[in-house]
Amino acid sequence: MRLSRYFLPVLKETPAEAQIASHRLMLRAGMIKQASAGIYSWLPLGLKVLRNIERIVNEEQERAGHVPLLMPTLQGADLWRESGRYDAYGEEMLRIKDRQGREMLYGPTNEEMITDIFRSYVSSYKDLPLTLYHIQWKFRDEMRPRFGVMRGREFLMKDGYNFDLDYEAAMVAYDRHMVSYLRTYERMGLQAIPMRADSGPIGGEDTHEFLVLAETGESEVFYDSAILDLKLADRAVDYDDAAQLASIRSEWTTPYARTDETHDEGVFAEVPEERRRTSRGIEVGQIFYFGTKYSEPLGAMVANEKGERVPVHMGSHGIGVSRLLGAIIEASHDDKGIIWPEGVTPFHVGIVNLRQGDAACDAACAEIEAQVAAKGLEPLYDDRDERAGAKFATMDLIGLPWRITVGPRGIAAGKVELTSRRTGESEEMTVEEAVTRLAAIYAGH
RNA sequence: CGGGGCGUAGCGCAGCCUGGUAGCGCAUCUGCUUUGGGAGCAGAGGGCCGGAGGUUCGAAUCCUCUCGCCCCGACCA
Repeated sequence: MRLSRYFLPVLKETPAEAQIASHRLMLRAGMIKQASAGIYSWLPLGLKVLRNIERIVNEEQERAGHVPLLMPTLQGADLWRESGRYDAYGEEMLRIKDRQGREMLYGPTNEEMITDIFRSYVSSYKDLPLTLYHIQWKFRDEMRPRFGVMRGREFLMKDGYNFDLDYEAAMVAYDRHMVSYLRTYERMGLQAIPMRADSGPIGGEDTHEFLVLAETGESEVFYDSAILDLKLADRAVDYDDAAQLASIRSEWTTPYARTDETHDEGVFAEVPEERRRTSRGIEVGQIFYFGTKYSEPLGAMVANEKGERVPVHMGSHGIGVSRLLGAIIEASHDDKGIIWPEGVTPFHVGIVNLRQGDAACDAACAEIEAQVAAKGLEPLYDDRDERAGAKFATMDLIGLPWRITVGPRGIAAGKVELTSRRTGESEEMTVEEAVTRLAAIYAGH
């Protein structure tokens, strides 16, 4: 993409409403525009990152054997009356009447609807286990939306639901979700710590929240620093191997890690003092086991091996897709702007032409653009007639992890400059070397 | 939902107290110069001052109502 043809409305000054780094930077980098309180338009750069996050979530879900579908944003009130949540959910649920006076709602979550789908078609244990998920916009009418996409009213969420014959099978699904979530966050360049949590209004018996450590997090968290050393990295995970899943889950849930809701000073005191940490965290996901809470009232039953009709055991699992943009920026930025992890960056490399209109520089930039694209990578070429400072400032702000700088001095010597956004380190090399280096960097992403 | 604040050009703000028909910086457009970290000079365009009522000869400014947004708290993915 050439910047002169793109739509990237960056702001030099910080809009007054933005309080925290991620909100400020998303507005300045031209990623989002507020439409009304807690509701945003996604501008091209923001949409690219949102789609990248979505893609990673999808890939990891499908890898775990979970099946995608898509349910509507608007739901009828009847199902929610059946589960008893129409009245229980409260003012946070946006209720709407259609022209016939039918009561509708903009879904804050989808347990009822997925259970209805399940009960309509599945009646035998032979069809289990089954996990269905979708990535869809949700609406929760927060009293006080704030912090940009971190706490919007409209938000994009992956929510998945597992259906299993009994408690033991549902626990395998629980472990499978835990592992797939750990992989998902790692691919986004995030360290998300599973913490024992409260079940809240969704209702549940066993639940973990995934927290990203950040100063601006909404929750106070207490943890054993040993958990920071755990990495899945290239570990081969077999999602059909229940014992392996359980062992990974156990590995990540053994070190103490809890939010203030479930924090226990007594247990925390047993952690060696030098490893005891208190911090703040942003919640980016949660997994629940809630048994037959919805299958019983909604009549989601299957026949077991003995021919008895039993309610299925369920769990639900969420990843805050739109909120993750905020969380990633909170965890990865500096005073000049965003620093995208390679896994989610909107463009793989920025090309800065320091002397637009100079034949040699223009030709070199076009060549780099073509070679980068030939490697399957997407460049953003700043071909505007701007001064060096302005181009650098824009690249730093929008946070592409790598930059190739092309100037008349270097070109005369057959060299360009490859710069890391994260470290600021630059190295001179030929165009071919730079392209090869980039291809190697992104090979793992 | 309680408490506080703010709506003036695309963005950031001044003007309001003490009424006289709107201004600054950045951005935008034109020209010249400049060209490795948000350039300089000269010129230009752009605002029914959130909306509605009222007071007044006259309202961005005073009064009433209303809509929107933000902050602190409670709540929440």
